[in-house]
Amino acid sequence: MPGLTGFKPGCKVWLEKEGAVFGEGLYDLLSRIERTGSIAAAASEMGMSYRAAWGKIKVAEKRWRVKLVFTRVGGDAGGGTSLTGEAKMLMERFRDLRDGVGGLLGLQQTDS
Amino acid sequence: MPGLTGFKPGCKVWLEKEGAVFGEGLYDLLSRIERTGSIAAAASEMGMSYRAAWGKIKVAEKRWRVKLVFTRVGGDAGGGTSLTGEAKMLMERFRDLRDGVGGLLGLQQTDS
DNA sequence: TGTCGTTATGTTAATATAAGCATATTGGTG
DNA sequence: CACCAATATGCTTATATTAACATAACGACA
Repeated sequence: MPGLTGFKPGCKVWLEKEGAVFGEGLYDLLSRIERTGSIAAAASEMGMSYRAAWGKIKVAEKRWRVKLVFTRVGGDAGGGTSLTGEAKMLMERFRDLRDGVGGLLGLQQTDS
Repeated sequence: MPGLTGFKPGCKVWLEKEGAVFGEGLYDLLSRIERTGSIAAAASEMGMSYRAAWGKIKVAEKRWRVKLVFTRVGGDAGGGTSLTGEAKMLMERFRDLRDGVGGLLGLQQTDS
């Protein structure tokens, strides 16, 4: 059987509530924002447009009915963004889940 | 924080190899085919068209480079379909993975 | 007051995925 | 031989998701 050797398990985890989801993509984006202090810089690092990153955050905030970022516009650096406590909380819970499953089964996380 | 209570973990697993994937959808379809002996009947049960079910199987066979079903056309019952050993093998491996993860963490599988 | 980097959004274009429609073929059976 | 239920496939339509484009506003600072 040609294609039936060497296949491997794939796994993806997320937090959800009433249609709202929090997965690897949002986690990655938020952690970069936390580190760089900027949505634009985080988006650039990930190879995505600012528009796309901003849209992801807005959709998540609407679906979760919670504020995820504090944003400042204008100023010396042009502006900046930091995370809310709710965002940090979701990130922590997500990290626990992801690392728990991954560590337990030895699976590599697959985003997309 | 309005939306931050009562969220639950979501999890999805699959088998993969070089772009080919075997997940819950295909597993469900194949097990119904095995039971009913017909792609048409299995598709109908799942509320999908025969065309869609057939297409899923064809794509999977091409990607996995393996035959998943034996089909007979014409005859008393009009025709019929049964599974190949490779299909049964993939199903078994998938079931092991899914039930292992699900049982271990108490998560409900989410398809789509 | 003009520049610069960042946030803020509407709009449109491009893809990707899924759904639906139509039609041909097959081969026991009455 | 006509019929029936199931397989086999091409083609078109819808829908959903993502990417890209285009501006506007803001505020510290030189």
